[in-house]
Amino acid sequence: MAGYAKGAARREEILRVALEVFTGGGYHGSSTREIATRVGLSEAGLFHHFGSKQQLLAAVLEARDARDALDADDPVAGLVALVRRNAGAPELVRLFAVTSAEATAPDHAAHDGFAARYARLCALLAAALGDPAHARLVVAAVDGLQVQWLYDPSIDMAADLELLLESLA
Amino acid sequence: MAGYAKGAARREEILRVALEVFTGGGYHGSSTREIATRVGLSEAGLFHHFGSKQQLLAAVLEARDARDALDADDPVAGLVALVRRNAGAPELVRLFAVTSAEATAPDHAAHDGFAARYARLCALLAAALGDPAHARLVVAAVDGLQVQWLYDPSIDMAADLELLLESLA
DNA sequence: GTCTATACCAAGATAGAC
DNA sequence: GTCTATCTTGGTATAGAC
Repeated sequence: MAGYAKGAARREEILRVALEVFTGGGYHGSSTREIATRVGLSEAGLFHHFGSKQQLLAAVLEARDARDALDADDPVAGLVALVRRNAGAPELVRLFAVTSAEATAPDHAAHDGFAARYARLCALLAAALGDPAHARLVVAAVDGLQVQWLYDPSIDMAADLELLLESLA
Repeated sequence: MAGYAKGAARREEILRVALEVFTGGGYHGSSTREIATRVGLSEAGLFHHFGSKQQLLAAVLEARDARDALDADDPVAGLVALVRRNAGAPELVRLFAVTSAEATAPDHAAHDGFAARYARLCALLAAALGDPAHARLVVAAVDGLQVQWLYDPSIDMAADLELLLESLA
């Protein structure tokens, strides 16, 4: 038994609140104390469910990423739609951008998850586009455009991505 | 003005040591205490020259970026060469990737510097490529490919970038 | 009802920015 | 030195299997 029903429900609630707090103040600007308080737990209680702040972050992003999974039938269209949706959630985009960069460090709690996510994404797109290098470029463009868009929200990320897709076709 | 010259030399030394420390342990994994000690200063002395850890980071990256400035005559070739050079300095690439993402927060000390850097880079490449959207895509690809390469060093970033440049031509 | 794994808390150790 | 942050230690309470 991995846990009791009460624990599972609590973990769901923690993930929900932690996403709110992390997007609100950024990962490093947020405290585990605030998350614990808002969930109605002590910090020790929080760490019982997620062993460290970094592991909590990894779990939060993995849960969110699962919600945004691309349809294998048409991942390209799904990606464009996702980018368009992301234009409504700059704080979430920033949290992903920061963490995907920080988790390149091999000892980061989210390292393996992000490495697997990139491999999965690229494989899916390589199958759809017929070229692994094209897949890498599309994924890179999405990541890079999102950062540029955070600096300059007048950029139309989805339009730029579609231009790339046409150029690669 | 001997006092001023001494301060300038000290600041140079701080920037040199801080770059080493930040690339070694990552920004958040490094302490201002270690930087101060290695320079032979108290922490208060360090903060006299650079008001905060974040401002020191901003200064470190700005100095490094100035060293890698692209030649206006052929920025595209310069960018490819830079990407190729970066493949020898993963920790520096990570520091830039993390900071460019974190500095999207408007209150980050490096925000204005990075925003200006992206605007400058894109303008330079737009002039060379004849299309602002192409410039944004090339810059995005460089940023995104570097992150993917940190997860999987078998990726040939420069080759992928050249493929993009051909596709956009 | 007993027993074990899980849920949770109080207090404190350690460390970093400034 | 001050303040704040993460995480540990050592413990109690409870959920749920048998």
